[in-house]
Amino acid sequence: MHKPRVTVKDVARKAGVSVSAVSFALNDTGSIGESVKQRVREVARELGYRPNRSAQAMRTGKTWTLGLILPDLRNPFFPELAQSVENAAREKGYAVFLVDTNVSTDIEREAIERLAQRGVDGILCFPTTQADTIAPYADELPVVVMDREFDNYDRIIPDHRKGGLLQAEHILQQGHRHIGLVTGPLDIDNMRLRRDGAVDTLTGQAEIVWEHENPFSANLIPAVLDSIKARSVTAIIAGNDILAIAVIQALGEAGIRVPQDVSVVGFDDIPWCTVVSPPLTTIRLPIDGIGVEAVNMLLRRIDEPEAPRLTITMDVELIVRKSVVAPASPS
Amino acid sequence: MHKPRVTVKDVARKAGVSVSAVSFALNDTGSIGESVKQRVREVARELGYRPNRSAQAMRTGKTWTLGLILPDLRNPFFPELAQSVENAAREKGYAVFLVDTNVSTDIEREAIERLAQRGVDGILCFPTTQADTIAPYADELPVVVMDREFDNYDRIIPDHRKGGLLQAEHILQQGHRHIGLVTGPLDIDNMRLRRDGAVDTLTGQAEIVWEHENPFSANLIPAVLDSIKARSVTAIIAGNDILAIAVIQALGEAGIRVPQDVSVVGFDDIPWCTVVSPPLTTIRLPIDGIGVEAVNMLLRRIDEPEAPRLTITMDVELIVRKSVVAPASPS
DNA sequence: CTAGGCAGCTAAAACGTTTTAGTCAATTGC
DNA sequence: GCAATTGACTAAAACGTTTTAGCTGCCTAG
Repeated sequence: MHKPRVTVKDVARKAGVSVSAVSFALNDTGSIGESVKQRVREVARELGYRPNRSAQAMRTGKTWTLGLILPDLRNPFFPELAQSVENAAREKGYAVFLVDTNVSTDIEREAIERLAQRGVDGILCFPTTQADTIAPYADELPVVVMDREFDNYDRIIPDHRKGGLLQAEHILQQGHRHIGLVTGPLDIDNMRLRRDGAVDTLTGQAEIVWEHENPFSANLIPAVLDSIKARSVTAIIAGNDILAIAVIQALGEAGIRVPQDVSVVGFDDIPWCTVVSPPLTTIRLPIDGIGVEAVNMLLRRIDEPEAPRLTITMDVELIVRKSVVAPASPS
Repeated sequence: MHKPRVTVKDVARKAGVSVSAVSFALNDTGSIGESVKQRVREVARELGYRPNRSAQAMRTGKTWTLGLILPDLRNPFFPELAQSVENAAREKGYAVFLVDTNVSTDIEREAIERLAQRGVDGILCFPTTQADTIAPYADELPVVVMDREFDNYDRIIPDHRKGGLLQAEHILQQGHRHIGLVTGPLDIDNMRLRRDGAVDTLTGQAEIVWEHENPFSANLIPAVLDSIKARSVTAIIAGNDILAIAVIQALGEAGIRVPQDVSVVGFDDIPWCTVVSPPLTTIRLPIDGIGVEAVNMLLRRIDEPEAPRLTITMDVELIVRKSVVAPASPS
């Protein structure tokens, strides 16, 4: 284990040229004769030479490295995002540091500091909360923020409001007029936008019989369970798929059938949607696209640090499955 | 954007000492007076000094960086693993490069080369197939292999055979005597071990009416669907949860009820198990533990490169949910 | 025939650290 | 009171690259 690594110097010696010649030959820079270039490359291959990226980084200031900060990989929304980011980045020659903050703003803050220390060329951040932990580094390194309306960054944001609208529209079209709402925490702006999009669309067209704000990824709060058992609505709009699935399960436990008795619509189109029963009608976010676009944006900013800030809005679409049907007796 | 970074030299100048003094003070090495040490630290903080890890890496040869190579984050098995690895590594001061190979052995091979080039201190690899892509680097950098019986590496492997045994045992205990098997690809050794564990336990106790080998993550092959429709078994043992869930869905489409008509047992205990209906009885792998232990093993090897190879076997356990019950008419 | 230019190479500096080898003064040992 | 030791610090080398400046010899233009 731990052979001594072969360096430019070794290649230079064996090829009988200077180290600069080796560098020129390998990087296609400087001015170098064809014959020498070929010989150097041959020798390098032969010796199994691998450039030392740390040294390159130190000299050039470029690490070919990105940081990806996510709140929680166990949230089924994120793995796909991580995958598309990593793949897109790798294709462009970048390696990505993954940080899973465990939904902790403190860890998020610390992670950014550590990534900065490591000299990443840029950071992709999906913030845990509304707290802007990146601010201290905003003018020091390129950052792309996902799904948050933070100023001073390039941002990429799904059209949550439209998603809420689509949820409501679909429910209305099916003929529902008594509707319940289970939203996520409304201090997160995406959750508020979804909710507002739905509520605005519903207003005047149907009655919102009840509305509850439920924490993320926890179980349903008692208020929601009570409302569900009251059977006062024919459709329930959920702030995301996890809530929607929890609602479906709660309905099942209360002996209420989905979709015959109550329809449910979710938001996000996480993979679980197709395995739950009934398969969940929901709003699809272009997660893959978000990842790819986020990487593109970041690389663009790395190349031209002074380019004007950009905000990309990603379109969302309604995915019709089996959890929404017309109400049994139009009410 | 892009302020000039503050270096040791800046700190040294402002503190009125040499660069070495700064290094000593910051790292608690060398011999340095208490007063100077404090002053240097004060100045460093004041100036917002951040050590350049690339430079440190070049000088010391240590990058405080690990590589994590996974086949596919969209496979619900892996996000949790990635999370536990990242968290454990971060706690010890390491950052982790994530690579998602998209189930491609070629990408896996290339990724390892690139990680080696970047000088990671070690690699955690969950190989895509049985191909040992790491071999060329085995004596160059510390590697821990997960879930594969490769020689020449530290390995951490769940007790697949015991898992298969537990599946079969549970099915037998419930009184099933006519059993179907849907295995994953048997050229992957974990799939073979699971299958063998189950088959060995079943032998002499029950009849294996049919057995099929189904590719990963694809839909069920026609042979499986046909066997399912033949209604010749009262219980089906699946090679993993994804197959089990596919089987449950196929049964549903064929009008066969789970678990009343046919019981199904899975393997892995992926998150989907609780959301599918009925909730899936399965074998739990200690994914978190695998991640943490893998990191521990790797760090140990980094510290003592010549330590003897280790193979850790992780215990598995039966998780009883609702997809397995006694057969209606004991057959 | 000479000045200038250019192609092809080399020497050496530079990047930001850590670490080795010293320097110097103060303290200790005798 | 003087040599030896120690403690606190500095200067400089080293890590492996890239890049700048410069050197050499050859070719071409005038």
